[in-house]
Amino acid sequence: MKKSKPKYMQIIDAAVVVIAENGYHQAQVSKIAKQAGVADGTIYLYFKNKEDILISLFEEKMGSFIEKINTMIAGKGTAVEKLLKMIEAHFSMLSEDHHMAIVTQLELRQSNKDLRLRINDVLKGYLQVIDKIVLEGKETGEFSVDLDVRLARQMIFGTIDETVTSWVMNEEKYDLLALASPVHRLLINGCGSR
Amino acid sequence: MKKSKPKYMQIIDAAVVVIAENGYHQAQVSKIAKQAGVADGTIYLYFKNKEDILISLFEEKMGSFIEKINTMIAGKGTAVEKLLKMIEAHFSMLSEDHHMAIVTQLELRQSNKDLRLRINDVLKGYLQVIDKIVLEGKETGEFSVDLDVRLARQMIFGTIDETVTSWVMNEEKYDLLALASPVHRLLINGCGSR
Amino acid sequence: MKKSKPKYMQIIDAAVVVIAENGYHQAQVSKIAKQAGVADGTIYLYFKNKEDILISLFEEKMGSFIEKINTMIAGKGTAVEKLLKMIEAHFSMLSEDHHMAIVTQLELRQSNKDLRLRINDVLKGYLQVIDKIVLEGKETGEFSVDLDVRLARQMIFGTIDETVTSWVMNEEKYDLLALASPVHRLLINGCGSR
Amino acid sequence: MKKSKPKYMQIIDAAVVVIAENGYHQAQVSKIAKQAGVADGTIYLYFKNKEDILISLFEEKMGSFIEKINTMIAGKGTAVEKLLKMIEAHFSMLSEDHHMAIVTQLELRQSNKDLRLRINDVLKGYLQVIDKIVLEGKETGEFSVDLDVRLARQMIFGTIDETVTSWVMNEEKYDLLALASPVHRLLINGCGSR
DNA sequence: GATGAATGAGGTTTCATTCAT
DNA sequence: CATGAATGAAACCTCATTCAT
Repeated sequence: MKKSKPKYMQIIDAAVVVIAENGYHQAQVSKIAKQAGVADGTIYLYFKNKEDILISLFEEKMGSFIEKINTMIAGKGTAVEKLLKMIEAHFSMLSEDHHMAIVTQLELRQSNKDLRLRINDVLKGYLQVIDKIVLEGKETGEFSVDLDVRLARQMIFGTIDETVTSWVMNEEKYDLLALASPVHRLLINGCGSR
Repeated sequence: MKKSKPKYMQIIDAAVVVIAENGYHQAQVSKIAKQAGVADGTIYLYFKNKEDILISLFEEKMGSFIEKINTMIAGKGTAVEKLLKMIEAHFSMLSEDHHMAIVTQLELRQSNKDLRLRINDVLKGYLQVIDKIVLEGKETGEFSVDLDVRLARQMIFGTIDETVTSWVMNEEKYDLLALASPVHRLLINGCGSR
Repeated sequence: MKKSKPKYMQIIDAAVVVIAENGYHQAQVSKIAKQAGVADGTIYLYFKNKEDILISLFEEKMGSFIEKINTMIAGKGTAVEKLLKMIEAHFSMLSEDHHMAIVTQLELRQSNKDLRLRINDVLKGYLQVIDKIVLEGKETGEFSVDLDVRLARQMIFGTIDETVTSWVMNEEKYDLLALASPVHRLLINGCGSR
Repeated sequence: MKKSKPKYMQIIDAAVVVIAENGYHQAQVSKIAKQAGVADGTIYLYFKNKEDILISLFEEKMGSFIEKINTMIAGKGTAVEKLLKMIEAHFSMLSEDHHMAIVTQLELRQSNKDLRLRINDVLKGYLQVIDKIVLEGKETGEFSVDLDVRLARQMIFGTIDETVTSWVMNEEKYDLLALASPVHRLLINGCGSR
């Protein structure tokens, strides 16, 4: 399988660095190749075209992120606790990976509609994790029975995403991870019964 | 001033139509000129460059939107009521202007980092409206005194934005305006004291 | 109309020179532009793409050639005389235009299948001229009534084409025009009744 | 010698198939290697470069064709009869080998000037066969003493070639072999004394 | 002998912007 | 003011060939 080949991840990692440091529109294939330490043509032994690099990048990174979250919140704890874990994991991952933070919050959003549709497919996996937590919370009575799952999901994802984007746009000047707890409180209030 | 000249708005309106119908990356200056009924070169008598069209577009449209909101919520009612008015106004405006909905939620996000920083400057006016409501709510005791204004703003804007984006991506299949009330309830729960 | 614009023919003439002197595969658009004395981009104001230059080149040159032949053989003379006129015109034109001779006999044949199909469409006009002469000859009794028109056309065109190609490949060392009469004699023998 | 190695012919045969089915410009070395069941690099153990494959292809196939013709017309019969035999052999061979017909009449003509000059060297062997028949015909009085051998050869080869090309371009819809006799009649008329 | 992963040069086309009219 | 013809820089991808195994 492709992914076992070292150059596959080597190129993806190079793409993250190049996009983060040069911006989406200045991330030429030749720059990525140079950063990865391979010839331009080698890129095309592992990826169909430039767009394929970006989709794969997102799939690989987001895929492993979703897996990590799923493992982390498996079984243990209430829905409220799981939501906190998820937010902490989300903030923690992007705090620790400066390049990925820039790429996911700013650069990859400049891609064209086709690419963004593909990215949304990957994101669905994440949104399903949120849905699962919300549903569980409704069942256990932690969240209001009237809660609309789609709206709750949009609030949770929208708030988290907006928080991270603000943090990145403010040049990561403050501690993102410290916001996990207050953001969590805001969100469970929103989901709670009154 | 530029804005008094009829061609200025003519070009901006043309840009909205062209971007909405062709997508950001297919919105060439020549297409906008054609749609506006002017020569390519005429564009440059009213705008410094292509980016200037897009910034002006956002400034004009967003500016009038913020004005409208400000008028609408001036003086009357509690913070909770003002928040509802604001959400309704936001959803209503985009419901009524299909082209602008596509342009603001999908197409303009594909612009480069520089342009998006400029757009964020314009957005600040809107975020200040939100801040004002949140602060008022804290003073009147409608919202928790512990509420972090920045986080609350991010939740409110993030939720609204994510809700609209989902609606646009789902091809505006359902009634966005009907979501104003449940979204509002979610948000005031989040902001409320417990 | 395009063709009235001077740059249209300017670019086509440049293409003939560049292809003849550099070969089909070394005839880059930038070389043609330079030879024509225009910018690369200007080419695309007059032609859809590179292939369109080549098709247009063939259409313009061959079109005017067929017109000339048609005028030349209109009405006057027997089929046998018309055939001679045609051969002389064919040999004469290529004798006088060294570049076109190379382009039509050697270089343009390297084009891909699509382009050659388009070229064949243009050639059909020429083949129809041959057919008309053959038919007339059969009617007047100059040629055998048993003569298969398609085969006769293939013999006439094949012989002429092969003669010119040989001449070009031999670096135009001998007088092509002098061959018109003996080639003509060969062909009318072939077509004649015995 | 190279040619005794089984892989040599294996690669040549693969090249014929790949070129016929994909076209000259889509006949990549890697495709030929795959069709031949060898690795890309192996090609270069038997051929100097890609052009060498094509020249060898033509030499091998044309060489055996010329041999066959020579054997077939050796000694027996008049020049007129030999010419018929030759045309029949030519039409017959290409009728029976669909791939070679496409390759020789359409695809190989797209090669560059250098390659076609090399191909012409090979063709000379065939043209000499024609010359021999024409000379013999002149000596026996079957053909006119005034007949220019070069022109006669160009007529014979040009007519045969044009006939086959037309047949291939018309997707081999009709019986090529049936044309041998009428084409032969045309040609001996052309060569005959009047 | 055989392999096939890696190489890297090279060209068509788009489109924001200018400036002579 | 308005025009629109002309400009020219810039990048993705292919594929013949090599060479370490």
